[in-house]
Amino acid sequence: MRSATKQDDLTTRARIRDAALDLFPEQGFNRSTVRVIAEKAGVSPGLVLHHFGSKEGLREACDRYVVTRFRELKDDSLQGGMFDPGFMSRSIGESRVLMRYLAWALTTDSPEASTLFDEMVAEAVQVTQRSIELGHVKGSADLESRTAIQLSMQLGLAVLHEHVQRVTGIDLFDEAGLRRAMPILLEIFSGTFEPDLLQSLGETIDRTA
Amino acid sequence: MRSATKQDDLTTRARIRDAALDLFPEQGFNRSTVRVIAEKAGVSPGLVLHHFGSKEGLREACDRYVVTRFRELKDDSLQGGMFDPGFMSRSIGESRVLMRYLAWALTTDSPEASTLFDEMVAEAVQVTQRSIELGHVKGSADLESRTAIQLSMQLGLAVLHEHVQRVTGIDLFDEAGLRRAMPILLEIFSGTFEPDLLQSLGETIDRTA
DNA sequence: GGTTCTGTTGAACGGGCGTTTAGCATACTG
DNA sequence: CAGTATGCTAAACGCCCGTTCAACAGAACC
Repeated sequence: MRSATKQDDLTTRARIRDAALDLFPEQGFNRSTVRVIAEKAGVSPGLVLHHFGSKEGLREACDRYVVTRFRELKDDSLQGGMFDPGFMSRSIGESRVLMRYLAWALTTDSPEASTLFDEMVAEAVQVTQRSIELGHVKGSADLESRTAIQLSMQLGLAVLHEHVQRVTGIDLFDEAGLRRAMPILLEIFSGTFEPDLLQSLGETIDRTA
Repeated sequence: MRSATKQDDLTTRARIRDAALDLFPEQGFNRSTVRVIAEKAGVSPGLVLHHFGSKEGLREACDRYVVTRFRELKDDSLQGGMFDPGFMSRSIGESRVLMRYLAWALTTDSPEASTLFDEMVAEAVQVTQRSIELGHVKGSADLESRTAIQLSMQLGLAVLHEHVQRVTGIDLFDEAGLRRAMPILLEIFSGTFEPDLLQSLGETIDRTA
């Protein structure tokens, strides 16, 4: 088993994995048959199983690869980890396939993807904590939950990116689309409620709590 | 073909549909075999096909049913449609299955679910427009996109609810969990950035625009 | 009361899938 | 150069799935 990084990647094994990386999110797991994957990679069906043991093994290899790449991309973001402003665009720069696969994996029961999700939350909490201390971000009574939910919303956006694109025309997985989305996201996370509504909403919640 | 509403629902046909409504999001489409669905509904496999023509037909019937129920629930929300504060809790009250199914359907290529998504966006835009006029919500240069993205984030939260629950312990699909989430969502949509960071972020975006 | 219609079953069928296996080049190894 | 891994193919296997079909009980209809 080789290291799952981008260096040694002209091997047939890597070509098969890349084909699966494309097909699983696009067609789903079951419609991506071993035969179709093999054809896309330009090899025989038998070779897929020779390299990965089983179709499930191929899926696990894809999960591991994507998760590892994300961790590497994070380590390259010296400043803010996965919340470095450059992180997302660099991930997309390498390939939208990566982000697309992660979004898909989060909707299947992938242990690898779940672990990465947990790591992202933990890291986001740390970064947010630091930002609060620096006076950049507002504090919270339940910072862990708030951060987890905020991150889930952003990842949820990635999961539903096809719907977003259909309705708004914005493709969140390429740079141009991301540039269009950025000010909108900023607007949303800056708060869209007017202060007086905010107050009455707060009172409503206090009453029902 | 009967009306797909809750009235006439003790029929065998409805029991099969309900079984599928449970199984599709829980196990995925392919692992929910006709035999398993039939067993859960307490009927023979043949009857499933007798009633729905094919397994795909059953899926379409489920899609239609859920979408129709959502529209009915919306019509019952006289005040704010799908953004009436009571809408979500009433949907959950009827059955978490409905919301779970919709979240799942949005991640498959379901035309019905996509159409509902589009309707929800359109309605959200209208409601937001009204709220802006009333001075409750801030305006936007691109209201359609902002609303679509904001709605996608909330639905994305539903799609990723299992991850949210694992990390925060909050089950977004029951009332208690929703009560816990409410103030956090309010906090997020009120804005989590401190004003001075906001200004510098705005400048950064202006520069790169 | 005979006939047709409806809801239902259980067995059987055909196909497509993941997987196995045998074989074959090519490239290392001693 | 013999021997043996390695990367790979083609064909076949067997299972499980969606689907079909023949049959049947009971209700409905005339």
